[in-house]
Amino acid sequence: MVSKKQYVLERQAGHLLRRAHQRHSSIFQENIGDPQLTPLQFAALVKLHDLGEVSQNHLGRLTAMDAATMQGVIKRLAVRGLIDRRPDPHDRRRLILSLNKEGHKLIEHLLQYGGQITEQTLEPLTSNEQRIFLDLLFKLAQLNETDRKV
Amino acid sequence: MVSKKQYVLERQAGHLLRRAHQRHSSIFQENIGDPQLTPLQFAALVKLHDLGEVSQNHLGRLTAMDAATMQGVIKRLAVRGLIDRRPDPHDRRRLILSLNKEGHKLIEHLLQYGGQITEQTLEPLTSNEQRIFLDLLFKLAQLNETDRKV
DNA sequence: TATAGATTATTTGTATACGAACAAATTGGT
DNA sequence: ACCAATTTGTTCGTATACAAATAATCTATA
Repeated sequence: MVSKKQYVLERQAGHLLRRAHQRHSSIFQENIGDPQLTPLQFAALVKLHDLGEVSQNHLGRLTAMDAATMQGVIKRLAVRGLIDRRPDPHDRRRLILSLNKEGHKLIEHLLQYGGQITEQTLEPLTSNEQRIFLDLLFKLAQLNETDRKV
Repeated sequence: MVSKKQYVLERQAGHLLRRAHQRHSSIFQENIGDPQLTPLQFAALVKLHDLGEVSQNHLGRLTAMDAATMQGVIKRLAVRGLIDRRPDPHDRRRLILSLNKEGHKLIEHLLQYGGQITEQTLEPLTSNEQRIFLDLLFKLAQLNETDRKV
């Protein structure tokens, strides 16, 4: 007997990636402790905390956001008074971003929850499965559209 | 020596899930063969093709879209002339959805590309790794927000 | 049967996502 | 020095995502 349904939505990588990402977003929102802060805003703050000063475009590459998305995320963080923006004197196209005092205080307070969120996201797996999963997921996340076009 | 950076963005499950999903979306767009069709629209068509007639809300649960998202997806598919909508005579709250002739023709033509897209998404992994990854991802995608709140 | 509660679909508002077009500025090759 | 190509940031348009509010309808139970 030949199987009739060859394409099962529930077993496709894209559908499962989307649902796992949905679940993570929900866990993030419940545990980050700041109802206004989104995953992308948190990622931007983390990178600025790591690096100090970065241009907007460079920060976008570091956090995997395109220029248009980055623009919106940064605007909202600036409106909330968490980051400073100043032009680069050496390259007047660039906007140099950095955390201000409020941003520093917030991210240093919230950083502790970041690890908990990853733990809770992976909680359905054993610790060995978690290690394997992150390794394989890392491989699949590596090559983005631009890279693949080379 | 104590490590200073305890939270590394590039190793967090959420960040990697987001990037892997981005990469998949890009592969989908390049290979589905219909520039207008999105992953969610494709998923809705697949489920309608599998099941025949379903209410809009039920289809949303089957494809993991909330009611508001589903509404937009269905509206665009209807505008494109791929699906029919009619009220359920037994429950006048419900909108019964089904593929029309155009929708049937399109999804039966595109279904072949669905599997190729999953293959290409998983291509960086060996076939054994692919099996393991899908198993683990399936576990992480299972419990959505609503379920977890029970 | 009356009605409180649940379900279905819609609408509004905010936040990603990203292609495309654009202006300003920089870089590279001649 | 010149000019083409590239880079940076912004804006526009479309498509997810989802919380919250609403109207219409159905269900369960007192």
